[in-house]
Amino acid sequence: MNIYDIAKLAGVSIATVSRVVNDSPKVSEKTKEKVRAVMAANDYIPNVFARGMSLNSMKTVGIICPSVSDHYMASAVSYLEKNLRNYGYDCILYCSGYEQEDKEISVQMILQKRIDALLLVGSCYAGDKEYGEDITYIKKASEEIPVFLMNGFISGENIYCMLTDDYQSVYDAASAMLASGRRQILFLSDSYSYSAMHKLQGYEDALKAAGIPVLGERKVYIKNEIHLVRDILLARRDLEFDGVMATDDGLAVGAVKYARAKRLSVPKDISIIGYNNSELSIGCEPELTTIDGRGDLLCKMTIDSLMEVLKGEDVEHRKYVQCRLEKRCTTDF
Amino acid sequence: MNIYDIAKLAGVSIATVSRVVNDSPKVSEKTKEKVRAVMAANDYIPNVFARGMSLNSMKTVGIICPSVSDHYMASAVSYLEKNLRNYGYDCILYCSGYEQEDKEISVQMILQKRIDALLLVGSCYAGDKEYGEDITYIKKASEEIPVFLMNGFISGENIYCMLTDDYQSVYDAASAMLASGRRQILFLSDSYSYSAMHKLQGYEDALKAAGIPVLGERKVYIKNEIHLVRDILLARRDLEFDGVMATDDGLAVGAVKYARAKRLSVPKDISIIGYNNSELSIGCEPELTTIDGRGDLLCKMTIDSLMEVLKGEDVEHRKYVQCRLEKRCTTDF
DNA sequence: TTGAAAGCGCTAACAC
DNA sequence: GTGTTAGCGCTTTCAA
Repeated sequence: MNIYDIAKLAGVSIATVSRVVNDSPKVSEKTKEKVRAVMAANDYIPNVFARGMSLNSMKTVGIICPSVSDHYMASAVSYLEKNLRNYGYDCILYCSGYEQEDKEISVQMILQKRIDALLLVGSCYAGDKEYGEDITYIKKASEEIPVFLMNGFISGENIYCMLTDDYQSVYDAASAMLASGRRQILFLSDSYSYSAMHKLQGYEDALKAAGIPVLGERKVYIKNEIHLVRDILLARRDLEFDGVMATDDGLAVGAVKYARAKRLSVPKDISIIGYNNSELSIGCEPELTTIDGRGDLLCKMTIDSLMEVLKGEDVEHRKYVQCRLEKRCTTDF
Repeated sequence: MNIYDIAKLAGVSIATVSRVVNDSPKVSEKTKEKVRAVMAANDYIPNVFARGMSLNSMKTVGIICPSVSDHYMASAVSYLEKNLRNYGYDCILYCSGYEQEDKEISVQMILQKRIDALLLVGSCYAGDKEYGEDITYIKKASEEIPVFLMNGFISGENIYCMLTDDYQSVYDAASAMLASGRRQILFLSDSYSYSAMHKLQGYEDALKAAGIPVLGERKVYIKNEIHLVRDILLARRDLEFDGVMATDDGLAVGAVKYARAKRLSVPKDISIIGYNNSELSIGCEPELTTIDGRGDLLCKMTIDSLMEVLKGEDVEHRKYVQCRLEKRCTTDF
């Protein structure tokens, strides 16, 4: 059943059918109704390829994230997909992994799909500072279609950055921890991403503001696996600390496990703060005080901006979302 | 830059270029090299729409799952996406939610995208037994394209079911719990899905085999939220139990929290088994014995079958994966 | 307000 | 092994 069949059955030309499908105003209501009736009666579905070919668009946005098995990103993708569909856009999903080369390949491949916009979920796309990673592949993509970064910043004509205020939230949380009397706070991270660097800065500035030296040994980088974190912390007998500021709940739970193994009381002997307000943070014991990055708000903001850009409106290139501290049992303030 | 430009520049016909793009064996190596050089030099990208139109396929598979914010499904989607891409297939993703109507709409919409196959991730698509949900929308889809069910069974010509042996794993786990001396085992579930029904059956049969009565009040259905599970269990003062068989780790962790609140020792006073071997199961305290549904294997099996079906080969309509009990601290066997 | 017809870029059947 | 050409189903001028 194609446009010709419908045209024939409705006694009009294919042009008219096309206009009805696209709800053009220059078709009389009468004709519209007649054609619509025929379409409905025959379960007519316009061929997306032919359509895409003419329009050179598929009403599709590409989403790339390192991995949807990370809970934070999974929630984001879920939210984005649902809402984009409400606006009539489909999502094609690529999980790129964290390697520079894989990220580049993913972007390159997804661009070939003639997507209308590109959504990069995860701050690892803003260029890993440790390795001085290249971001020209993103700049290049932005020459073809608008690019949206979720929690990362790259300046550019056609690049829109949705940011979580990681710096401030960690600054505030670390300050509160210091105010509660902690003096040796560990910074626990698994990444050098844009977001992680800002968290680190917040941590360092909070210490400085309190007149406490920032020691390199107190910044621990480690893979995000609960038991691994526990074991490495246990092995580092030289390291003394009475507080932990983690960039993810998994790391923080590792610290909780460490405390338990060392028979330290939490939060009395050691104060711990996680990040992301994930299910883990209420699954562990004691339950974790954690910073909620408000992924839902960030997503909403992203969708809104995306739709405006696609409509050709002018949109801010940088927008912020405020984090929120979720106080639970691993802190005493 | 289109196929005509390339043909002109390479001094061949568009048909030859097309053949080179599709790596047809009937082009001489010499010509191939020449054409490839021109394509590379000009960053030629074949137009996917025109291609889709001729082939009536976009080399795309549709994936529907209720929600990727569930960790089990997120892992599955991540795995599927990555591997399908290795085979040259893209994924378009729909998160349908759990409502019957939404599931139907999702399937209907995704079918319009001219996908080559449909992947239904999550046993909720096999028809929720409680409400006697309709599965004709899936049968209908299978008339157009092959449908793959991950952990669900529907018989049909063009439907392929990849199954986890939930029945046996719960039967074995419950039997082990009984063997360790428990007599009042709770069955904790949040769903009436195909998978959940099989788990229930395994539970019931294990009790029966041990000569223990199956009591309705010991089958508790509840939303999968840790604190909620704890609170409801605490509120049910009539309920006595010394073991918990949960259909998900979140529910099981709720039971762990319940035990803690009641100052019961785990596993001494109460034995708990979860399901899915998620991060939660090692985040909680004590750590959770859990059944690993082997989502990775299930995905692998699915991809393999999918590729065979797409190649037109004969494939079994039902395949099983064995679960594995991950013993940790909430059980004493 | 409607229709006729020219593409859009590609694949595949057919001819050489 | 290569070229010619007829579609594929739609959108969009241009005319009427």
